[in-house]
Amino acid sequence: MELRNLVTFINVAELGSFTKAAALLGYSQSTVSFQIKQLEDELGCLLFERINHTITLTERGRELISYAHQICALEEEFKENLKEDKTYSGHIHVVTPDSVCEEMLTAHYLDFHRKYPDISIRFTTGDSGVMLDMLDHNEADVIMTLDHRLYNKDYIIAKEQQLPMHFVAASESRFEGLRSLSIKDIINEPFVLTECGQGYRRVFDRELAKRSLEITPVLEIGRTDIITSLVAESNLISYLPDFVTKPLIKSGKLCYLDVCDMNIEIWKQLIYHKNKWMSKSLRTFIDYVKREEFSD
Amino acid sequence: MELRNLVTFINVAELGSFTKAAALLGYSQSTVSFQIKQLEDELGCLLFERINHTITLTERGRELISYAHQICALEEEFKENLKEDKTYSGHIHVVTPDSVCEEMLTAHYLDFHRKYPDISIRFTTGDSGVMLDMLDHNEADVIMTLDHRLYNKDYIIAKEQQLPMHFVAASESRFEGLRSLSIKDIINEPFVLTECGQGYRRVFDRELAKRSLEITPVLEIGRTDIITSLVAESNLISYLPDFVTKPLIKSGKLCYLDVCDMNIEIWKQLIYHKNKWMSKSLRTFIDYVKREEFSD
DNA sequence: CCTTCTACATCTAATTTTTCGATAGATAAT
DNA sequence: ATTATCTATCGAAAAATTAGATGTAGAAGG
Repeated sequence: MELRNLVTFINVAELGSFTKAAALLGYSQSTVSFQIKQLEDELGCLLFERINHTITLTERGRELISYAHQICALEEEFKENLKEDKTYSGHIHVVTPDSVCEEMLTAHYLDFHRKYPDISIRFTTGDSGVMLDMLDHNEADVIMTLDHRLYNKDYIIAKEQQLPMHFVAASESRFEGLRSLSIKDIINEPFVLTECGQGYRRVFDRELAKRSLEITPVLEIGRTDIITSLVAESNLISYLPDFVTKPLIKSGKLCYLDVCDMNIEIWKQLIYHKNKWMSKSLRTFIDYVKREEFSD
Repeated sequence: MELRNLVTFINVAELGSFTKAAALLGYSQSTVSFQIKQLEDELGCLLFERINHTITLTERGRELISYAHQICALEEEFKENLKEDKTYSGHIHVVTPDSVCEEMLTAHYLDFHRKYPDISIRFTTGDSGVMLDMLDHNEADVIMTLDHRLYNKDYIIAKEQQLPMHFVAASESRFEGLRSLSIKDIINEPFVLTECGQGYRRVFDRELAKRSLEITPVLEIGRTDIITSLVAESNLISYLPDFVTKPLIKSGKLCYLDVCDMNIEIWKQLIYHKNKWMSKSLRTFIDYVKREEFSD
């Protein structure tokens, strides 16, 4: 039973004529005869009685009419639904590192939600490896990495930006004001860093390894807001992107250390999979993030 | 959009795999790919995201799933409906002459209704010409004629029976006991007959005309029950089938006239159109009438 | 009563659609 | 590294749909 036949059937029933239905639907009359016969054969019952030149719906035919109408109505309804502008609705799954997640939510989310109230977003966090896997399995719609500069033909970098990073310490620390430090000068200080294997932490470790150095931090924690406030209140030092430390640098609680021989490139990248279907809401979200998140 | 594609779509979505759906449905994998593509092209939107080996329903796909389920459910429901034994339901339109109608209703209807309470019947009356026209236009499902013996390749005679007919008079009339009358002996008596042009009345008139005779009845009326009771109470005579007069013959109120030279063949025939769709209820009704109505 | 018109069924042939099988490209699994 | 697996795609084969011609038969109109 195919929709084509049901449509023909409905028209024949309504017009009370094979010939008229054929003309209306742009079929030849024999085609209409065939289609109805096809239905009758499949259902194993007569749909129309043909007596002389009069066709009359049988009991079964009358029953089918009702079903056929319902079925066609559903089809139409769906197609109508499709036409509706779905610009600003839908669900987006965004995955970012912990620090970015916090920043995006506090700095921009409310504004975004106000502008596009129908786009629902799920934010989760993960490290770079997990995030890329999620893209590969279509479990994330878009991710943001803070890591080395990533290139891969399977991913589209919607936007990227190098992130300046600094070693930071409390303003009252003994490093305040010192110029031209070397990494070796601070390598034995008590460090508090983000978790091992994640994002810029991994880049950092790798860079140290190149110099045959290693740091065993006294504390590892993902939440960068906690790291910064700890550093500000202690003799601990850390290595963080400026956007994380900016508030406390401004308020004078933290200071940058002038370490010259450790220039690490950390990139912030907004990435989605090259096969990703760009719904209008995803497009909107990505454009928003490109504009707002990368402006500072 | 054809049902075939929707079924495939549902299976792909449920199994999360084109290949598995193909195996399940007995298609080749390329066919499934093609069918889904066909849907996507027609609807102008992506239904599945294909990222690596993972297919995921898009927003639109998820919407379609719901519609597709509803549509397929309707189809199934209808087919289930068909399977149900519709033996004893449906509507039948029966057309008979006045006299038969009365007899069938009083003698058999209640019994039939008790046996097949779900078959609804509409009885209407008409003369032979009207009845045959109704068959031709599928306005009557089955008719019963009391007329000359009808043959026509378009009609199926479900059952037929010759009806004995007699001239009748009141038992106390002067014809009682007379033997070997001729039609000419009674032609001038006051006749009460059924209406002109109907069934056996027409046959009767034609037969008289052959002999260059004519009767102008003093009363014409369709209702044979009225004719018989009038005859029984008066000097009127009539010409009627035995099944009509039987009760009053038995009770001795009427007597047959022994007219030898007027042997009219009147047939009772149960007829339907050769193209008539035999629903089970119609079959049942016809079988019942053949058994009961023609038994006496 | 005869002719013409209309309606549906059926047959054949043409066309279109569907399907398959093979292959490619790419990831996942071992 | 090699083998499985998965989907897309292409060309050919198969199947289904469609149209056109013809047949039959009743309806309509003169």
